[in-house]
Amino acid sequence: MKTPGDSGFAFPEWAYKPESSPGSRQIQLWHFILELLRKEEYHDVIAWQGDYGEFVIKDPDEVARLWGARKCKPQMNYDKLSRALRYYYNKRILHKTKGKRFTYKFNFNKLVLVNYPFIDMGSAGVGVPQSAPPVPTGAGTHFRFPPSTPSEVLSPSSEELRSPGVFGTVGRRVARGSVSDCSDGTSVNSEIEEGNGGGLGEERASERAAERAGGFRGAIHPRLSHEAMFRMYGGAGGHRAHRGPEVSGHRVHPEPLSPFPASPLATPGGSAALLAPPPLSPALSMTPGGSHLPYTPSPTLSPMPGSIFSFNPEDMQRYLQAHTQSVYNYHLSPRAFFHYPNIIVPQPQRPDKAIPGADRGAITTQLPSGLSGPPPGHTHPHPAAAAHPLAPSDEPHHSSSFKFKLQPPPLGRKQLREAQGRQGSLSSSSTSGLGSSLSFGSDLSSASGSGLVSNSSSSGSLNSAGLPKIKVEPISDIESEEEVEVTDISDEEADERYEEFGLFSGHRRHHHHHHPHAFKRQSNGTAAPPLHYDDLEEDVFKAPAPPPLFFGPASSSRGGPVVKSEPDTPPPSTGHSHTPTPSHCIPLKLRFKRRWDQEQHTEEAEDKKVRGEERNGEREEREESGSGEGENSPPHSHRKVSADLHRATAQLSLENKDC
DNA sequence: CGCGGAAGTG
DNA sequence: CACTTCCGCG
Repeated sequence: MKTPGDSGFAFPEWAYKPESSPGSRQIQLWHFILELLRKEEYHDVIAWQGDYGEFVIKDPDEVARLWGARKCKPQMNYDKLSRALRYYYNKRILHKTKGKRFTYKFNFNKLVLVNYPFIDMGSAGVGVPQSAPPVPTGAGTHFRFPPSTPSEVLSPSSEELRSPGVFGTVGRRVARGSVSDCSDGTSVNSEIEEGNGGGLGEERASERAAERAGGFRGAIHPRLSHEAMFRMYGGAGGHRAHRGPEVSGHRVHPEPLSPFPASPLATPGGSAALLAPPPLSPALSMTPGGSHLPYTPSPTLSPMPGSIFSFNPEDMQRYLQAHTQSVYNYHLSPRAFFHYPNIIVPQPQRPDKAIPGADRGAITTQLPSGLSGPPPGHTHPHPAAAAHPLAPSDEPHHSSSFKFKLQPPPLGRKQLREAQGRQGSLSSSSTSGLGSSLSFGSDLSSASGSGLVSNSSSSGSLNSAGLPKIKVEPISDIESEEEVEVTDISDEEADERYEEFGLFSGHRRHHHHHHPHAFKRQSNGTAAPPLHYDDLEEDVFKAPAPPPLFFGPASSSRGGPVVKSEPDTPPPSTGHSHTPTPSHCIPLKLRFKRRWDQEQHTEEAEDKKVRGEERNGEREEREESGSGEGENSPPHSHRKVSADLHRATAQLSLENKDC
C-alpha cells in the first residue's frame, strides 16, 4: 500500500509564514520539516503518513543530512536531529507516534491554530496581527477568517510577496529554494534539485498539484483559494517508500494526513470535493474510524481585500462537530470548546457493546436536523481496532484501555446559566447537570468576553450569524462526571487532542510547583498518559470569553443565535441571544482545572520542564479568584498567545546566510 | 530506537 | 533561545 503521504496535503501556506519577527532567527527545525514535507521531491525521504499531521521520516539519514546542510552543521545526524525533535515534545510542537519508527506527529494547532477564525476573531481585538475587524464579512453567513498573517505568507522572502496587491505574487515566490543551503546555491539546493529534477519552486509544485486535484485554482484568487489555505500536493500516487514498508501496516486513512486537508464538502464550485480521500480534520485524527465526522472547514474567499477568509457556516459546523467528537472520544476537556463560540457540544456515546471488548467507543454525532451536516446520528459500529490506524500489529496491546472520566462542564452552573442564558437555548437533551454540553459564548477573543459554558446541551444550528453549533448529548445524567472508556490513547493523542483545541496553549503555568513524582513518558502508554490539560485550561480560562462579539449585534438579530442551553436553563431568551455580558465572566478556570487535574495530573511531569519555560509568563496570579474581573482583562494573555503562535508559525526563513 | 539530562554554542 | 553535541538508560 502506498503511503498516504503520497497524495498528501500540505500545511496551509500561512503556516509557513515567515513573519520574521523581531528576532527572526534562523530556520527552525519544524519549519524545515514542513518544508520538506511539502515538497514532492522529498516524499521519498519524508512524507505525511498516518494520522493527521503525522509524518514519517523515511530516510533519517537523508533528512539529517539535509538539515545539517541547511544549518551548516555537517556533523548532523539523525541522532542529533531527533534530539532536537524531542525538544519539541515539550514545546508541544511535535509528538512521537509510538510504535512507528521515525514517525512523528505535528501538533498543528500549536503552530497554526491561531489562524482559526475563532481565534482570530477573538483575539483580533487583542492584537492579533493582521486580523481583520471582528465583523463578519458577509451578512452572517460566513465566518471571518482573517489569516493571522497576511496572506502573503508563504514565501520566505516576504518582501517580494508583500506587494500591495498581495495576491499578485503568487507565481513568483517560487524558487528560492526553501530548503536552501548554506552557501548560496550550493549544497542543499542542489540536493533539492536533484530530487525534483528541475527544481520547480515549491510553490509551483503545489500549485500544480492543486490543479491536478481540483483544477479549481483558477476560479479563485490564487492567494486566497482553498489551495492557498490548505495547500495540497497532489499526490503522486505511485511513490513507494524505499525504507521499510512496514511503516504503516495498514492505515485506515487513505489520505495523507497532512494537517489541513481540503474539505470534502467543498462548495459546489469548490474544489475540495475533488480530492478523493476524505480529509480528516486535524482535530480528528485519532478518532476511531468512522465514528467521527471528519471534516475540515473549507474557507472560501471573501471579498475583502484584506484577504480574509470566510468559512461557510455549514462547514464550520461540521468541522466543529468533528472536533467535538474528538474531544469526547479522546477525553478532551470540554474546555476545549470554550474557544468556539456558540457551539454546542455533541455528546459522546459510549462504546456500547457494539464493539465487544473493543477499543474506543465511537461517538455518534448528531447534527441538528436543520443543518446540512453529515448524516445525523450515524454511528459507526466498527471503530474497532481494525479501523484504527494504530491498532494493528504495531500495538498489540491496544486492549489496554483505561478509563477516565469526562468532566462535565464546570460546576458553576448557575453562573453559567446565567451567563448563557442569554444566549438562547435550545437544548436538547438535557442533562442534568451539565453534562456535556457546553456552549461557548465566545471566548478568548474579546477581552470583555465571558466564556460561557452552558451546562446543558444544546442543540446547535447556526445562529443567525452563521455560527455553527454543535450539539452534545449528555452521556449520563450524572452531574459531574462521566466515565468513558478510552483505549490507549496515550498521552500522545490525548495531548494532541487537547492541544488541538488549545489554541492558546503554550504557556502553561502551574500553581503547584512540582510534584514529587515525576512521570515519565511511557511507551505504550497505557499507564500514564500525561495530558496537558492545564494548558488549555489555563489558556482557556485565562481568556474569559467575551460575549459573542463575533457578529456584532447585527448578526444576532437574525433569529436568535442559538446557543441554547439546556432545558434547565431558564432563560430561554430567544431572540438575541448573545448577550454581551461582559462582566459575566465566570471564573471557571479553576473549577475545571481541579477536576481535570485529578485525572490528568500526569501532566505534571511535563510541567517540570515546561514549567521552566513557561514560567516566564507567569502573570497568572489570581486566576482563581473567583471574581470575574480576571476575565475581563485577558488581553495580555491573548496577545501573548497570539504572539507565540504567530511566532511559531512564522519564522520561515528560508534564506540562510553563509555558514 | 527512543528518551531526556547536561553542557555547550552562536 | 533553539538547537547541537554527547551520553547513559531502557
